[in-house]
Amino acid sequence: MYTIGKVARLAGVSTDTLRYYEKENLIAPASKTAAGYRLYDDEAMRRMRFIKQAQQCGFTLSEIKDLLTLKSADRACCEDVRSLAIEKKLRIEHKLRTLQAMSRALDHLIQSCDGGENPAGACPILGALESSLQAVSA
Amino acid sequence: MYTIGKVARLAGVSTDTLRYYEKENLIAPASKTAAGYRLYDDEAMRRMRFIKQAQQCGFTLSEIKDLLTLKSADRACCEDVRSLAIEKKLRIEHKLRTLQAMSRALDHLIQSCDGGENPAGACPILGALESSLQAVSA
DNA sequence: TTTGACCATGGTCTTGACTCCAAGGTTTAT
DNA sequence: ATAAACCTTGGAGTCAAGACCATGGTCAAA
Repeated sequence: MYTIGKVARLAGVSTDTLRYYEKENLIAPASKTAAGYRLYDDEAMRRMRFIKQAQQCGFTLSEIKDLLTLKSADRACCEDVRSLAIEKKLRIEHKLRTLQAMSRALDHLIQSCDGGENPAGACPILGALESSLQAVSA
Repeated sequence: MYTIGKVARLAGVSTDTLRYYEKENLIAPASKTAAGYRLYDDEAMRRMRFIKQAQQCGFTLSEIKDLLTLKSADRACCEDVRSLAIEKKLRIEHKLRTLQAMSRALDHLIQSCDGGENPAGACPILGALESSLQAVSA
């Protein structure tokens, strides 16, 4: 059994984060000492790993809560999990395309400017931003 | 001269947004009527276009304020603008790489699961999230 | 003239994921 | 015995970019 500080160090988060997760029903201590100290078991450590991995995959805490619920629900099947993953991937790809459009737009701007010592008033970048030529498809 | 509602409609934002931008020193009405109504001129419309274009390029409002300041600063030169654009592009590419890593991680997860009717308890996706195998380089 | 559309200010609320703080109880080491 | 390190609860604050609300003034058309 680990105290909250130990879990935090092992998982690379703060104790505040652990209490926050508890309030959000993502994780709970297995028990408490007489003095009220939280005590976590190995299952909690696995849950923390799960949460961190899922975060790295782009899931929000609320989606992670759904995943954890599915995990312990009897009637849920693998397909439910899979479709959450696919939906998340679609949204990530959408964001990717938005960022790629931004990157391209910036490329155009940067190329339009030779980086000389022109006064900023005559800067082609600023000029381009003022005209409504380039559309970034969101 | 346009009232706030007219500008909002033309620019595709809300009147709240315009007042918010004003509080943030991004834009100001050219004058006010006796009754206190804001009146905007064409320069304001250009500024709104600028702000929207820059937002689409990924600049935050605070960065946009910097750009607008550069634009009207005498001592600023084009190079200052260019370096802001380059820095922004670097940060966007970093975010892009993060999202690409997420996308790849999700691909692995989705492929690991055939989408059958397995109980979620045995779902390979959930299992993979619990183990610490896959690292997503942020 | 009165109804509806518009505008003003000043304030709170939202989302997401925490972080920070105050005031105090507990454990551990010396 | 006491200081350091740890833990507790509860609540407030942070960031960005607005949205929303209440209350009330203004203006145009019927």
